[in-house]
Amino acid sequence: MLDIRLIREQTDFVKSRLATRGGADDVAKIDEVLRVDAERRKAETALQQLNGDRKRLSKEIGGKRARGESAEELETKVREIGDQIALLNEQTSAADEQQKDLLLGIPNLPHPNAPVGKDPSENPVVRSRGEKPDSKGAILDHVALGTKLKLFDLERAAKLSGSGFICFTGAGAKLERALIQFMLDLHTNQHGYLEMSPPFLVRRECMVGTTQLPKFEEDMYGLEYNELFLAPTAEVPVTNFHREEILSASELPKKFVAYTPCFRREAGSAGRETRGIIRVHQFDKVELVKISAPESSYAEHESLTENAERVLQLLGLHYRVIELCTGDLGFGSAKTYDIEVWSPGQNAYLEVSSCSNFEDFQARRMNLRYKDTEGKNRFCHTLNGSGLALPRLFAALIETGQQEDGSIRIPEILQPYFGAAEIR
RNA sequence: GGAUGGGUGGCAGAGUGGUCUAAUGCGCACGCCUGGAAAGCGUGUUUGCCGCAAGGCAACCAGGGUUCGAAUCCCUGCCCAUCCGCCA
Repeated sequence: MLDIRLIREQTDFVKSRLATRGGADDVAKIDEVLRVDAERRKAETALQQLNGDRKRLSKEIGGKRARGESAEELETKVREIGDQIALLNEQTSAADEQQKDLLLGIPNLPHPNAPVGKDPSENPVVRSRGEKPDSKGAILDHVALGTKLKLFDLERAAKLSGSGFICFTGAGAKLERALIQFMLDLHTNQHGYLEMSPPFLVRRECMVGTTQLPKFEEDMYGLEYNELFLAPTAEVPVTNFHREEILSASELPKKFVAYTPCFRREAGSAGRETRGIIRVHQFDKVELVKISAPESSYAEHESLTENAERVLQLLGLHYRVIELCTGDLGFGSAKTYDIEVWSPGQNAYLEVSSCSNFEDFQARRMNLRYKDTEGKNRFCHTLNGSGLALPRLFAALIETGQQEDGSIRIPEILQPYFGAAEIR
């Protein structure tokens, strides 16, 4: 959520930053929200004026009554004021609600240095590590490999839950578990993150806090009767962990890592990148979350991204980091790096992590603040990134590790977790 | 699912119709004091709206009601806690 004062005081700046995202309607929403804001303040000021009048006159009535004098005239007057107050009250809260709804639908401002562009084709590559493995013999893609070695069963998973679900089996299930364990250990032991195991079902207000709602409701799984939602990422429960709190400056930055399943409808994306286990309705993910002071959030963003990259480096997988251009930036993000692992079977890079700095956009929605050194309450900055998402990592790992005899080599660092050097 | 008790500032917590301009304590910041520190003393310590400013006004979970007047009384909702039932 953007600060209404920023919109009021630097309207042109806000509009021009939003315009780089490419949505003309976002710019139009600024005019709309300013109109409602002016309306709201006008009604609010009048309301407060009348409230003050009523208070003063009511006290006078009290005094008169105490002295045994008649206060009838004043009482009539105050009653009239009361009627006006009721009317203005309605106007004020209607405008207030309307303003809030509008603000919730306006995306964050891209960082001033964000590359300007209209779609993913304009995302610059920031860096690249490792190399594409040379392909001796026929490369099988993860679906063929996984099916042959019985690492997962997509057909039977569909029997359970429909298309877009995976059921890992045998060595596949164990590899999934080994990867999770490996990543959690890396981030807690070497990168200093606190491990969390949060609820997977969250309240609506948490989903609003981390910007999944109200705009993207059709992509979420909700539970009809009690209004809980299946979290689409651990970002939701973990970032909201401190919602409506005031943290002390000395405890920042907070660094959390959580493994959770993630639930996504992926409405409208059928047919796009849906081969095998690349895009599914339920997948596992290890997520990194930081709550930071504004001054240091961009440094924290760099280190968070590096922490996620470390997973791929240790597993010996080729990857690149791209920065999202303004037109591809997510709704709440000011700056995002995507980490993409090389998939020999797809002959393409697969996104396994999206590392974003939301600045105070989420914090303002969830009223997450900290007390700075002058004792002033300020909004925190929030950040997150996958560290990493499992199915695509799994796919890249088995495709990269396949050997000429059809077996799969397990990276050395993972062997203690997996309990074997290869899958055959 | 049933029953009960709650929701007040950064925190704890008082306040059952006008004097609440929300007591008191704690924490935090700044100042005084001190050789330095602690203690002590003083000042400050939420947000929004109007105003150039000084300053003023509003907000005691939310919404409605009673009343000339509500933190306070009544109703509804949301949230929290405890007990009982069910249950891994």
